[in-house]
This record gives sequence, structure tokens and C-alpha cells, in this order.
Amino acid sequence: MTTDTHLKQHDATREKLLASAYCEIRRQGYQGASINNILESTGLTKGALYHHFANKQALGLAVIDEVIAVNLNDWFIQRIRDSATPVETLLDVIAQLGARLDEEAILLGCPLNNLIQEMSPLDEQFRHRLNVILEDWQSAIDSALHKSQQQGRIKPEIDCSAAALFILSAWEGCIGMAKNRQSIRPFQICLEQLQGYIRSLMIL
Amino acid sequence: MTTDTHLKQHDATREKLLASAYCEIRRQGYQGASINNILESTGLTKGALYHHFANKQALGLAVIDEVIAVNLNDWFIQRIRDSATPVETLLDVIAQLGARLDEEAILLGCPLNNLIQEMSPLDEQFRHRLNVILEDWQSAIDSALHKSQQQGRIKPEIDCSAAALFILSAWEGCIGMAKNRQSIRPFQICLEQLQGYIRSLMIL
DNA sequence: ACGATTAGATACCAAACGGTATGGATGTGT
DNA sequence: ACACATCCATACCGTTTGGTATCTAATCGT
Repeated sequence: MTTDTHLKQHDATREKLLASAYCEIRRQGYQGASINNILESTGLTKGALYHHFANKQALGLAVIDEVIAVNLNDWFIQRIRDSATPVETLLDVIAQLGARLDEEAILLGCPLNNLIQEMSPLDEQFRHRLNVILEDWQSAIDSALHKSQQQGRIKPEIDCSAAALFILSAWEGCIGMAKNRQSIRPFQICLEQLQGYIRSLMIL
Repeated sequence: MTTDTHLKQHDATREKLLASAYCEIRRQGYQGASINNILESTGLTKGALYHHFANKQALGLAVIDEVIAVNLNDWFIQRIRDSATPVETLLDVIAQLGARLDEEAILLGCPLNNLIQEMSPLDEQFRHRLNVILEDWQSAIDSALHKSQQQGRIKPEIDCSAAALFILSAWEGCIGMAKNRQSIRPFQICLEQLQGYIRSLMIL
């Protein structure tokens, strides 16, 4: 076996563990996530897990850094940053969110927000890494609003940083409330209101 | 001992258990809440607990019904329903929220939202009871907006039910985001934006 | 080709978990 | 006053938890 395939194999089991842990944490929360469940669904054993991760906390932090942050970056942050018409792209992304999420995804909620609510008061390392992601996200929205403001698409008196924070909060709030209503309809209504708020920042 | 004092004693230990369970759940989440911790902080034992509650789930549900729902009702719903100028009262309550919560309260988040995020996908009984509270809350905001709309304080084209859902979501979202920032300042900024949204529904 | 390192399986562990069975007080109804 | 129910403490139980020690292959560096 060459070095490359070996490294690939190494990474493969690590990725399997990460993916499985991500799933389990998403369903049960971090505290409720069972190491044995994670291993069972991968077919691996504790030997493999504790070879790649020092303990449960390290596994959880790796899920945050290597799964959640990456997903958010691909799905949201990059698209907003790269857009020539950022506010419109922001509205687009929100619309896609309402249209594409199925009921199960809504029931499980936002992986980032789930961990924030559960772990922020309990573990400073969790809190800090989640905070970094959150600030990155807010900064992306802030920049998008600012850019659009310079394009004359957003009212000059708007405080873009404050608006970005509110959009982020309301976004997570919408997903969070939807988690408790089994239907997808209130979620879409809520997102429409959020879009309405964003449009109220814009010049007609 | 008379019947009255006996009943009071009975209720007293039950209330002690509820209060302690509320505290523990607020700090650790429901799954993370330890029965032994709850008992230790009351000085009671398992005999007492399992005399008053069938199991941990029943204790958790009682905390929802008898502590969280009651608190929310006293602090928010009644004040909104009783107000002659509901939108103004709503804005007041939000302002008080931003001014009165200390850092610890923010770090621990909203007890209702905490349980929603943790338990909605895991336990149908939890989900249902939390949903009842949520709908009650939304309905209170809805009625408040509607009443103010009839008073000519809110624009006639506003969909009060949708706006109420969004206000609720954004509210919880603000508290949820604040949970991750140790400072109280972003929380206040976020609430100011929420107030701005509500004012945008009003007639100047 | 051979010693050293890495990957991962197996078996085990102490601690914490929620929950139960029993028994002794204390109070209640008649 | 006596039978009965209520309230709660003590001791215990089986299960699950995250974590460790050990051992065997496989692979790497030289």
C-alpha cells in the first residue's frame, strides 16, 4: 500500500467517525450523544475512536471545526461574500432555505444553534469555537449589507453591523421555533417576515 | 398537625423539588440534569422525589407546566393581555428585558427555548407541552397587535399573526445568540433592532 | 529486510445514571 | 384508640456512561 492510499485510509476512518458523530450529536445533542452509538453505526470500535480523538470533547470540537463550520462556509458564507449583489443573494439563500429543508431537517434544527444553546454555558472551549463561527457568519452578513449600501441598494442610515446581528438572531430564531411546530408552514411564514425586514432596509 | 399545615408541608417539599429541578435543568439541560444533584441541593432523598413524581420525565413535565409556563404567564402574557395600549406595552417589556437581565441570566438563556431546542425532537410529550406554551405566547402577541391595529396604531395591511410569530422567533433568537456572547451589549443591540422592526409595523 | 511506529480490535473498569423495594415515622378517618 | 394511608429516608439494583490497557496486524523509515 502506498503512502497516499494509507493516508486516505487513515482519513477515511477519521471522516467516518466525524460523520457519524455529527449525525448522533445532531439527533441527541452533545451530552446525549452516545460513543457506543457512534461506533455501532460505523462498525468501528473504541480502539479506532480513541486513536483519532483524545476524548469525547475533542470529538465534539472536531465536529464543530471540520463539519459544521465547513458546511456553513460552503452553503452560506462563500456565496454571500462572492456575490456582486449581496443583499439579493442573501434574500435568495433565505428563500432556498424555506423551500429546500424537509420536515426532518427542520425538526432537527440548526446544528450550530443546537450546540450553542446546549454547550455555551457548560464548556468554554465549545463556546469559544462556536463564537468564532458565529462572528464569521455575522461579519459576512455585515459585509454584504455594507457592500449593498455602497451600491445604493440599502438605506444610508442603516447600521449594517446591528442589522446583521439581528438577521442572524432572527434566522436562528425562526429555525428554532420551527423545531417545535411539526409543520413546515409556520417556518416559511417566519422566513417571509425576515425577508420583509431585510427589504425594509433596502431602497425601493 | 391540621390538614392545612400538612397539605402545606406536602406542597412545600414538592415545590422544593420543582424549584431545584428547574435550576438544575436550566443549567444542565434536561438530559444533563442529574437526579442526585437535584436531591443534594434540596437535602431530600429519592424517597421524596419518587413519591411526588413517577419518574424523571414527569418531573421535567411538571417543571414546564408549573414553573416555566407560570413564570412566562406572570411576566409577559398577562401584562400584554391586560394592557390598554398593547404595542407600547410590548415595546416596554422588551426594553425591560434588555435592561434587567444580568450576564448570568443571559448565559443560561430562556428556559422555554432551551427545552424546545433540546427536547422537541426527542420526546413528543415535551414537544406538545412546550408547543402549547408557545402558541399561547404567540396568540398573546397576535391579540396585542390586532388590538393596536384596531386602535389605529398599527398599519392596516400588517398580518398580525405572521408578525407575532416573527417577533417571538426573533425574541428567542436574540436571547439564543446572546447566550454565546458573554457580553450583554450585543444582546441589547439585537433587542433594539427587534424594537425597530415592531415600530416599522406602527403608524408614525 | 528489519526495527519502529501507527491503526484499530477486544476486553475490561470505575463512576454515574435512573429507578425500586423496604421500612419507619407521621398524620388521618372512624 | 386503632386501622390505614401518606410522606419520605435508606439501601440497593441493573444499565449505560466515557475511558483505558493490552495486543495484533499492517505499514513506514532506513
